[in-house]
Amino acid sequence: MDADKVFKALGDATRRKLLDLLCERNGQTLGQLCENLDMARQSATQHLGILEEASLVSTVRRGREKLHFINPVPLHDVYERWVRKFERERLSLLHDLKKELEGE
Amino acid sequence: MDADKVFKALGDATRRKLLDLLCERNGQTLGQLCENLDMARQSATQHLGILEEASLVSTVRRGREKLHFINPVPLHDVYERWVRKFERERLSLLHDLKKELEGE
DNA sequence: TTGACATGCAGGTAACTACCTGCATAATGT
DNA sequence: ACATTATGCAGGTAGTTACCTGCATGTCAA
Repeated sequence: MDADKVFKALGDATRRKLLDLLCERNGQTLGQLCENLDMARQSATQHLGILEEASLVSTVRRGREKLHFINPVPLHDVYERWVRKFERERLSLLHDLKKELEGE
Repeated sequence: MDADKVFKALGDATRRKLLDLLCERNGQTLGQLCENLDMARQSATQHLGILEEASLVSTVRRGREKLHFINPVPLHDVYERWVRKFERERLSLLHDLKKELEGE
């Protein structure tokens, strides 16, 4: 997993919306996705390219159409590396803070 | 939770390193964090400001020092909104893909 | 009080990002 | 074949980002 690409891909509202749209109905074409976006088709293409680079979306060509599918694996990897790690520490954090405030 | 701020904050290797450093030892000062960063103090300040804006880091002043603490809550929120949602669909995705390839 | 230390603030620059327009290519259906 | 439809590719631009230098402020300890 390339954490940098994944987080940068997720750091844009349009791209998060694209993922939501694909979650509602997986396998949509570029044209279908554009109908919900309020921006030029070319801009959407760029966003989808970034999602694909981050492996968050996979594509399949069917004739002149390009179908887009969510790939949930990188999201799960993000969870393993960047959420669980800090949750494990969660309970100890308040304790640390208190200790510091008391002068350590 | 402001997903935009959180993802943008996480979309930078330096800031992710800062979170890791704080995970190893919570409550470090700006100076301590800088020792591990290989950039000017002012740049680190900027990164910590962005983490703080995203509520990923909280600070407490102690005299002339500023102590930095991780706040794991936004990470958990990210998980709830952006990981679990797509995991729920996980099993059905391959099925969708297959169906599309067969001509739907 | 004064020198040393920890941080804050202002501004400047090169690189990146998100958007656009215009044109090119490829597949479909009549 | 030809008009239509779906997507690809090449640039151009305004705004953002990540870094820097220089100077100001606030705190500690002798």
